[in-house]
Amino acid sequence: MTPPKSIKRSAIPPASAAGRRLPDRRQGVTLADVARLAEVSEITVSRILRNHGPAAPATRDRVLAAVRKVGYVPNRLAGGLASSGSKLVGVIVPSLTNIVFPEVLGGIRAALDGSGFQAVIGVSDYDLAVEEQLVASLLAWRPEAMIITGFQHTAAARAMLDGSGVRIAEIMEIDSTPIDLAVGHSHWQAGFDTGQYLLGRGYRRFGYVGHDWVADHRARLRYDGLVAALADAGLTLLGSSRCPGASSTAAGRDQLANLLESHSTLDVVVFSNDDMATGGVFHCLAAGIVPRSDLALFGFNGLDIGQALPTPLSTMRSNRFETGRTAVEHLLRQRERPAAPAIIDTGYQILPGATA
Amino acid sequence: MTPPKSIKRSAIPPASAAGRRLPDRRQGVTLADVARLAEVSEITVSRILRNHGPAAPATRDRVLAAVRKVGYVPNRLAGGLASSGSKLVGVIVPSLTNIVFPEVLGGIRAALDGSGFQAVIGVSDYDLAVEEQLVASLLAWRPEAMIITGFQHTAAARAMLDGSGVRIAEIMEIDSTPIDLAVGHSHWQAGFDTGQYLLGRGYRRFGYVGHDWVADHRARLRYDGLVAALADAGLTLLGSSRCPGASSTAAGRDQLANLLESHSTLDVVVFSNDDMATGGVFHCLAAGIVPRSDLALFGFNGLDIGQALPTPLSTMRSNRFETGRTAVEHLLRQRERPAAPAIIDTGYQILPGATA
DNA sequence: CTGTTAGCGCGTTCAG
DNA sequence: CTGAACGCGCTAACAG
Repeated sequence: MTPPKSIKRSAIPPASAAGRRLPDRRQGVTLADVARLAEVSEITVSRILRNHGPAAPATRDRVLAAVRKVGYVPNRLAGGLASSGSKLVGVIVPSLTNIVFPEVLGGIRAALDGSGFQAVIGVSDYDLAVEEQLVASLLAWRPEAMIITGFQHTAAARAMLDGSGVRIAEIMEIDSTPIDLAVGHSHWQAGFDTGQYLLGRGYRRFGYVGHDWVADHRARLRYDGLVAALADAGLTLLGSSRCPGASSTAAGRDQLANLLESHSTLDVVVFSNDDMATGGVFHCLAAGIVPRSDLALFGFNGLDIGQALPTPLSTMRSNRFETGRTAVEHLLRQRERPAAPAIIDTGYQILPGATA
Repeated sequence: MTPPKSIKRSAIPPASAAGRRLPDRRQGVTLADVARLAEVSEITVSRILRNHGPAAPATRDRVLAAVRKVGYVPNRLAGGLASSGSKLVGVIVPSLTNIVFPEVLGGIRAALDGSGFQAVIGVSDYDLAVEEQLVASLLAWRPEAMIITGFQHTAAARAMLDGSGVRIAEIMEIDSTPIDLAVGHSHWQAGFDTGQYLLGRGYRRFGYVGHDWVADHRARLRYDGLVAALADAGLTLLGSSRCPGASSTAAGRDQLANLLESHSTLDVVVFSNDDMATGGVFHCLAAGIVPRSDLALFGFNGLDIGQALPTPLSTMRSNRFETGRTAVEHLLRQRERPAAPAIIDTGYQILPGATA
């Protein structure tokens, strides 16, 4: 037995018998409301709002007027569900307080701009367990692509990413094999090149100042590259000082002071990044050490702050903005995963500066 | 004529006659797949996954095992649509490269943590037209609350926010009447207090260095407060230098150099914020000007970088993290808008530092 | 150029 | 403690 199947909203009700048509709950205005007002069907409104398929200018105007009149805001939950396409890109970065990542996001936003896509950002705090939760949580929004920092993920996170079928970009490094796409540069090589550059400038007595590299795996890779370059020249690091926790100018300043207490004869100190190195410059300024002539300092990233110092920091510029932009461009260019993973090197350049 | 209505997924198919059950499209595993495998109904799976309603430990285990087996990831688009509750909080900030905003987001994330809510972030680049688009775009995700920076919005943006019915927090300032809730501090008062503090320390010959205050309205308010405090003491700014564009250390350094060229007799310079003031300190270091004794410098925000300087910056600390956290806490505490708008002052404190 | 029909995947009734 | 129906708001296919 089939009852007359409750009348659909769009069925013309017995004139005004069905009662007033007010948004009963808060947030109640739907496509149907607009359609009714414009005297067209819902699908016509839908098509016009998405610029999809043809539309007579007249109906178009009527619909747009109706939209404005009732203050209609499309429901993307419904839209995404119906079209199985959320127009979302999930992004997971380890931090926002390290300025490098906002800059990457800048590149991502720039590339997304005008594409109709929206980034949903998750911050893992350099914690792989948190990252795993974020992967699950972002995947639940059925993003059309996912951008995640680095190659270090839990097995579960990797499985979810892989199994999701969506395109995945692993950014900021290229020293491993990606699930799908990697965009960034080689940190090991950057460390190695740093070593070679400084050796070429005549430095021989090397020190190192860094932060927590269990969390920040890429800092560790740069360190390893540096040490390898020194080894090639028959040298080793004479001293190093590392602090737990994230990088910061305060930490860089304190760690350099600490290192110099026990190693006063160094001629160059390499820092894990520009934040730390900037702190190192601050220590020098406070302690009357003249950068380069008394002690050379070298950073990594090419941050604005380092270049604004009284003595611009000698460092490697990484191309963060471009990394974000490139990742999005490639992800959106081809919506299916390619047969084999690809790697894009966005490189880095030496900024000579004045501290080394 | 009604064809036998395509068999519903949940209908038991004629044994294996219906063929293999593979996720036909990519991304195919749904509640129904889990339910079939665990031999329960979809709703049981749904309830167990949400810890909602009772569940026998035995079924529970079977369901969770099935979830893991097939790698099920809930579809929040569908969930949100069905329950009309997205568990999303929209956040709009003007910038991510100004470290203040990542810090606010840190507070927002801290408060959201464990609540099951997720923040969706939009960045307006200090552009009200972009902000308006973001409001529409974020509202389309049917967030359960919205956090937006400042009081300056287009009429359309304000109308959408107001009409959405969701709770709205306008953060970072409290000098106007909010739509619903404001969390932050008074920038005018902060500027005024800065002036009084510096007057109290004996400074009389004031200069000002700032950035684009058409975009950054709060910097303008602080300036106005400062000028008012000077006026109360019968003083005026002797000189000021402002650059277009965003604040940065480089801009602060250059603008201070510029200002001092034409105004060499100043005894104190107030900066629009700590980034600019840090640049000012850099100029002093480069030019051999001793902060405080030769020229006093004062910033705003209390950033880590300023406190790590060889001469810690004299500044006002704003409580960004707490602002973000407090906004979320209040928004989630009460899901309906209160009768009258509320204002929460998260205050600021003078950091004496060593530059003024 | 426009409308009709049939779901998207889930959660909310209400029954058992 | 579990299940069957129904619809959230929208869009993909077809018609016409």
